This record gives sequence, structure tokens and C-alpha cells, in this order.
Amino acid sequence: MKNPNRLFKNAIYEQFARIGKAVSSPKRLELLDLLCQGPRTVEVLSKESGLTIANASQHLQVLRATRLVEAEKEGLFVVYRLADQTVCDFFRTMRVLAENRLAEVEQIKRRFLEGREGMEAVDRKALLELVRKEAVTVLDVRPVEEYKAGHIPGAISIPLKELQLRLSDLPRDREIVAYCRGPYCVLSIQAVEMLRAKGFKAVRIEEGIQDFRAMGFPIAVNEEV
Amino acid sequence: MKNPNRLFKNAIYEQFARIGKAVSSPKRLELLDLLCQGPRTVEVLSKESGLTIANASQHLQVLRATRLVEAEKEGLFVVYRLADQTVCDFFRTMRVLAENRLAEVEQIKRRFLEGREGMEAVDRKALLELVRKEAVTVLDVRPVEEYKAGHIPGAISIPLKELQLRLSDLPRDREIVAYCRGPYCVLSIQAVEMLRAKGFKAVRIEEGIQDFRAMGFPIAVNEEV
DNA sequence: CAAGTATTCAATATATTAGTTGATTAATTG
DNA sequence: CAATTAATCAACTAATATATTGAATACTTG
Repeated sequence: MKNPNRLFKNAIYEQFARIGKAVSSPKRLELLDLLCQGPRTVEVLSKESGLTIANASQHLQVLRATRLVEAEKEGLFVVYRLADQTVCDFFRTMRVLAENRLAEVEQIKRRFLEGREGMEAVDRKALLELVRKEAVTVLDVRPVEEYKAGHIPGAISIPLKELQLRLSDLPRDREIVAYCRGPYCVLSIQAVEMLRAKGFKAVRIEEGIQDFRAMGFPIAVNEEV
Repeated sequence: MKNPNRLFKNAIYEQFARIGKAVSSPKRLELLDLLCQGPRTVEVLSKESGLTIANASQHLQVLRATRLVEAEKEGLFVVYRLADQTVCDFFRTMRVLAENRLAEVEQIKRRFLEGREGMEAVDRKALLELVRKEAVTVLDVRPVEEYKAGHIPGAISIPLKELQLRLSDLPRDREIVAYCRGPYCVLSIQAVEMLRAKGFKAVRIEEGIQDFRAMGFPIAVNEEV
């Protein structure tokens, strides 16, 4: 076909498809999701996503070729970061679309939470309001660097790994609301399980920091608690 | 790896990737874009996208398996439509991301418009304001069915194919603003070329009906002009 | 109910992608 | 400047995706 209109359309949709191809692999989506939390080295990304280093590197290069992420060599490490906040927003849009259109997502989540009673965040709206008003103790269980990069104002930072040792930093009389990276991050689930086992009043909130940001919550940066 | 957290994440990201895979093929994106304009039969879609019927059917089935589109048999025809307005919004988000991140999109557009002077919509904001106020003659050059499905209030419907025969319906003293399906639809380009050749004062606006909708323009439905 | 039409299915060839392994490059440090 | 470490590259296999063709199915109409 030599029609110039057709050639034009082919060329344009091919470009759009580059974005689609970049986000058509589960592993690349997981990498993108991680990068939404902040910059990371290849090594860290590979560990967190369960990929070999070489494989993670290759996936990251695919993302880079689509200009969704950028890489910079810092000493011995190469640090990858999102090219743009809109990339994170796009990922979230895609996630929401998948949640709305694919019943399987809800199923998988339900099956995973089976037997972990009360892990589904109930009365979400009211809870979010309490969080916003700082009327509950908000607990950020992500690694400290992520907390520093952005967190809910007033939230206490206790990474899941340190939680066992720092239980005395938490109130026994007040409700604790734990959050982590988002609905499919399991850190807050494990935190709440542990806290409840130790007699705390704890609930989990599904939203991650990017969700709070998107909902217009104020986000605090860098101050350590 | 038997870790249940890993299995959960794998399962979740695999679902997200289904959406990505669905939009990783240029042809499927073109089909989606067409379906954003309204429901279509397989035959029409295949013709408009330059695919063979069988191939179009297969692509549509992929989109259907991801629940992005729905199909319904109507008599001898199968009519496909978007499952949801949010699918169109998602496509637009993706398009904007591609435009922002991939310089190639702008390049391709520029190359295509080379030699067709004045086809780039200038002073867009002011022009859009005139369109909103109905202070110019707005011309919708898409097929009538699409016009009926939704158009700018006050716009005149003259499909490109009939334009030559219906020039007398258009004012010679007033500026004509033509629009079609969106920035990568060439109908309005061809319309403006023809109108200018015939001595009309015509300009093109890149936005398509979905873009107008997203910008909060009122959209008129079904009334024929 | 036979003929015609629209769509889907099945089989195939070709091209693309994902993951693995081992070698290579680039920066750092003793 | 040799050893170490992080990341990438290159080569390969296995798995998937795309487009084409011709046959099969499903609905309509005379």
C-alpha cells in the first residue's frame, strides 16, 4: 500500500504501540511500579522484582528505549528513575483500568487475602479522613529511603524489617493505620498481622503514597520521624 | 520460587500486562481509536484500518479477551464497541504520553504536514474559544453516523466525501474551522486543502470529538444539521 | 431450505520476545 | 595497576505474536 495517509497512520500508531509494548510485560510493569516509589539501582530492582541482574538490565533498557525511564551512572552503580511523573500516573491509570475491566484482579487479591481476616480496608473513606486529619497513628512500613522520598505528614517510619524491635515506639491505646507502596504491596499486610498478634489495634490502608498524591493529599518530604 | 508474596505479585502484574499486551500492537490501537468514535462492524473496521477481515477479527478478539471492547451480533453483522468510556480515556492518556515522551511522533507529524502550509493549528487556544462560542462556522467532516453519535454544538456536518458537492452550504465570508476524529485523522486536512483551493477561509483544528469531550466542551447528540 | 454474506476458526509461516548463560566493559579501591 | 564489583552485551533457546490462507459457522433472505 503506497497511500501516504496509510503510511502516516501506520507510523503514528507504531509509535503509540511502543508505549504499549513497553508495558506489555509483567516484569517491566513491576519495575515501573517500583520506580514510582523512587530511583533505584539495577541491583536493587533486580532483587525486588525477582529477576536476574542481566534480565532486569535488559527490561530496564527496553523501558529506557521508550523514554519511560532514565538511567544515570553514579559511581559503580547505574541509577534508574522515572523519566517523568506522568509515567507514574500512566501506570496508575492502567492499573485502575485493569482493576475495573478484569475481574481476575479482584479474584487474585481475594484469594491472597483469604484467611487473613480484616485485611481488606473497611470504611475506607472515613479512615482516609482520619488519616488526613492525623487523628490516628499513621505508620509507614516502607524502607526508610522511600519514606524520606515522600510520606503522609505525621506518619511514623518503621520499616517492616525493624518493626519487631521497635514496637515500643507505637501506642497501645490508639488505632494504628499502616500503609506501604500500594494495593499490591504486602508490607502493610505483614505489619498489621504482626501488630495484631502483639495486641495492637491496627488496620491496613490499601493506598500507597502515589495514590495519596493523586488524591490530593499533602505529601511530606525528607523529615525523619 | 514458592514464596506466596511473589506468586501474588506475579499473578497481579500478569493481569496488568494483559492490558499492555492488548495495546502493544499498532493495528489494535488503530482499531481502538476507531471504536472511540463509535460502534462499528468488523467489515467497516477492517476497511478503515487496512486489515483483512480475518485479521481484524482476530485483533478484535484479542481486545475482547481483555474486556476492552464488547461484541454483539446484530443480524448478519457483529458490532464491536468500547466496553467503557474509560477505555477511550486510557487510549488518550497513552497517546498523550507517547506525544510527550517520544519525539518521533512530532517528527512524523511534521514530515507528513511538510508542504501543506498552515495545516498546523495556530493560536489554538483562541480558536478553541471561538469554537466554543460558536463565533466561527464549525465544520464536522466525519461520516454522518459519527456526527450523529456526538459533535460540537452548532457544527455543520459535511462528510469529506460529499464536500465537493456541498460547497454551497458553506459561507464564503466567514472563517471555517474543520475538525474530524483527532490529531492523526487526515479528514480535516484534506477538507481544508480543498476548501482553500476553492477560495474559502478555512483552518483545521487538531482536536477530535473525544478531545473536546475531555476538555469539558458540551457535546451535541443526534440532531442533524 | 438453498444461496449469499459476515464473521470466525484452524493451520501455517514468519517474526518478535523473554529468559539464561557466560563474556565483556566501566568504575572503584587497595 | 590488579582485583573487585555493577552493569551490559552477545549468543542462544523456548515461547509468543502476527499475518495469511482457506475452510467452517451463523444468520438472513428469497
